[in-house]
Amino acid sequence: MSRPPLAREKVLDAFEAILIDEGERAATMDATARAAGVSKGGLLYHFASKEALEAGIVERLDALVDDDVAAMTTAEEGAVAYFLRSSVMENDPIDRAILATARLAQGGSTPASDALRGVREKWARAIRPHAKDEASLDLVMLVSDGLYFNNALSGGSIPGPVPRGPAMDALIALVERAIRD
Amino acid sequence: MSRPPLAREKVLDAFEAILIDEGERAATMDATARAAGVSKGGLLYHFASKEALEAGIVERLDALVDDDVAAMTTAEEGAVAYFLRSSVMENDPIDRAILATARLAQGGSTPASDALRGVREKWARAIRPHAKDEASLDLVMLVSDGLYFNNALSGGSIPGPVPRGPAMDALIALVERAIRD
DNA sequence: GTCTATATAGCGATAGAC
DNA sequence: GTCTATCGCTATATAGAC
Repeated sequence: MSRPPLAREKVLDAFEAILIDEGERAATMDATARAAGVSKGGLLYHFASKEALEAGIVERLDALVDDDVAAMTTAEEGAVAYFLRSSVMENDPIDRAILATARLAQGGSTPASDALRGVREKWARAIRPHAKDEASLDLVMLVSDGLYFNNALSGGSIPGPVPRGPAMDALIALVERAIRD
Repeated sequence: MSRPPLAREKVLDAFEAILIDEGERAATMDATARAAGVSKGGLLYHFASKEALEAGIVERLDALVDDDVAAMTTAEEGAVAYFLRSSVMENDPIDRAILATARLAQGGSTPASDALRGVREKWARAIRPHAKDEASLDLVMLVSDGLYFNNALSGGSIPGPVPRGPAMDALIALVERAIRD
């Protein structure tokens, strides 16, 4: 686990990219192998089944989210602002892992759905101390979910109607006031 | 259009149900025909292709959403409260149509994605007069998106971590105060 | 560890009987 | 208007050479 083979990571990267850019349906083992520059047999040496391939994505997500929660709790602008700002996808590794996992979940993968629920729970635990009550926590979590949802729908290429720049700043200010006063 | 054949509606209901309960991947023409109690040939008489079947769902959604917007603007508790409350899926026809369309959109259907964008735009137009600025409008829309996103993930059967009852009332109060003051 | 070749199964769609 | 039968394609997965 401490020294993952390079080819394995390359395959996982390719699978993730296809999931994000072309959707779950296009993310076949054939297409993944081609994009990763290996044969189908080569891919199947590292991931014995499609299920194993999907588990690889989920595993990657779990690893990234722990770092993210740590960064969140120590962020200068505050956990809530950091959390909302990072909810709009900037193509960071963690954003890509979440988006890919969301695609798998929508495709019917139960492990992927469970993983996303787990991620959400970890975030909620980190945000809870900054909200004055449960409704405030719900508000922050739902705005974040909404941002991800719009990213997930807009398919990675077409920009969704997601607030950016000054609009994002205004939204964060609005939320922070609502959950404090 | 005024007198749709019964079998056609039955097929559409079955397709919608499978999309919601088992995901886009399971919603094959074979499975749909079986669930609707017709043969594949019989299904193909009403819907000549899978694309036509998907278009049927989108059409149904478009019809339902116009009624919903009308109900929203005349709701006693106000448009925002009505909108947020109806964003948590209660298995109403419109909720089912949205969820099914969302599954198709995630599966890569462009018409489905376009339809969802259109629905969101209609809602935003109805909410805009009740928000003091664009950030407030963003807030309401994103909370609604977040509610739908959680419904979409929890697969229609397992209840997601969505506020209900008193928690929902508190959330609505919080949002209404934030977008007014 | 990576390859080619192939088995197996399921999908969307067609043809034509009733 | 609904059926059965079947074609053509593509997906996952296996077998075995190198």
